[in-house]
Amino acid sequence: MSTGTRLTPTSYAILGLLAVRPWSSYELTRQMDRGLGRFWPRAVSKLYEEPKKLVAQGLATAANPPPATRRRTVYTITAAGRACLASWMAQPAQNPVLESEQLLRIFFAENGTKTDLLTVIASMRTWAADQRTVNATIARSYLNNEAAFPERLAHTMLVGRFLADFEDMVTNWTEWADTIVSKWPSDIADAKADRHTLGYLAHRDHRT
Amino acid sequence: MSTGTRLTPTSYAILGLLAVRPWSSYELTRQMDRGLGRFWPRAVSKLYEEPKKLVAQGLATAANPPPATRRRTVYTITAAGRACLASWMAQPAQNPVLESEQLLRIFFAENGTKTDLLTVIASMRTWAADQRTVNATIARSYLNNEAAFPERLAHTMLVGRFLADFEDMVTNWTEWADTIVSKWPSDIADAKADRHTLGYLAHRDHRT
DNA sequence: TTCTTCATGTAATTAGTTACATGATTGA
DNA sequence: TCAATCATGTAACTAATTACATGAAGAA
Repeated sequence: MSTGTRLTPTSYAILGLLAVRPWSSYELTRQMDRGLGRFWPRAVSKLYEEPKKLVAQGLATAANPPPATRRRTVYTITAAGRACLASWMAQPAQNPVLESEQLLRIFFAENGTKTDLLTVIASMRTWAADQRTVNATIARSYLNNEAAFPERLAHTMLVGRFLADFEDMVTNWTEWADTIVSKWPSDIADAKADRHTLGYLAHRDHRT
Repeated sequence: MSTGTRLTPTSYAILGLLAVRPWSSYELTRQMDRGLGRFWPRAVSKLYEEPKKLVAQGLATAANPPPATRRRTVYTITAAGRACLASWMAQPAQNPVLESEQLLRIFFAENGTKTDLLTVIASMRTWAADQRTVNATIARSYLNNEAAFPERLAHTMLVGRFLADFEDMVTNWTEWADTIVSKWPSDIADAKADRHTLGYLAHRDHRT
């Protein structure tokens, strides 16, 4: 433990996966696609690099199991790794961070055309629809008892529901936004703000 | 234009602000607090550094207006900058990225206690409530005609509504999650997955 | 046999952050 | 006049990405 370099949330994300079972880096990338990447996205190369840090700190061990036909490293969590992870779980977490290039364009819509604006709204709708499919596919694999770690389902489902709710929210918002913007004049500089929505936003905190 | 280094979305975010009016870097940081930071968060130092890149590319100019009592640089967008921004508006945007250390902990909840889990859910609820207040304060300043750029309101409100919807979604989710988890046994390893929710997630894509 | 994709990794680069530094202004 | 905080910037660092490289397995 404590060989200088601090652990990042990404370190703990990998450590958490290793707590489930030992994985090779490639297998970690598969798990990324399957879930983690939707709320903690990282590049593939990170999944090859980060486990080495864990090994250096004694939180995991590396093994090169046969067949030796191909170089291959499988990482396994240590007791120290489990202890470290458990103590992390009790620590305060950073608030969610949303980054959206799409919202950026909408925020600066006056520099583009009405078509640009409708296009970016449509791209958000498409994204949400795609995510919905991915989510449902994963959920169905659990329903059919095909999924790998049913004992983790109770809490991973909380996350799945969060993502599903987010996607639904985006879908609903895109429909609303499309309706509003469609009514605007071609020159969106002349668009009038929807007073009803403004009132809703201004007094939302007074409601329960 | 085109002095090597490519523009990042962050460059365009700054350029978009400069398209509204000239700002000093410090003023840019205020605008960050006020809106942009909620969907494109960046450190303060970036707002001092990035405009220089824009100047180097001829997309903005820098001026040191009096009083000379204090060093101070105000950046102004150029015609080339406006053209560049307009062409960016028409280009495909990256999909939204969500990063949540809190969801990470929930996903790996089996390594912590039930209390840890309820705590992180509560922290999400608190965050959403705080954001709601911020959002409403901004909206009220528009309602009272105190806000700076009413001509931008029609489209910036689309973004405001998105953020509000997101916060509401998080609030609702935290209430649901808290109810579910509260019913679990102290040892959350024994928690049973909610079949009803699983069914909902699995078949959500069949619904409209 | 050759092509493609799978699987594994390293190296170079960069976008962004944290930490530091400093003079001006304001209020007690 | 002293402290606090406002306002401005630079420098050092690092987390993460993109690009590159390579051999194995499977398909055509």
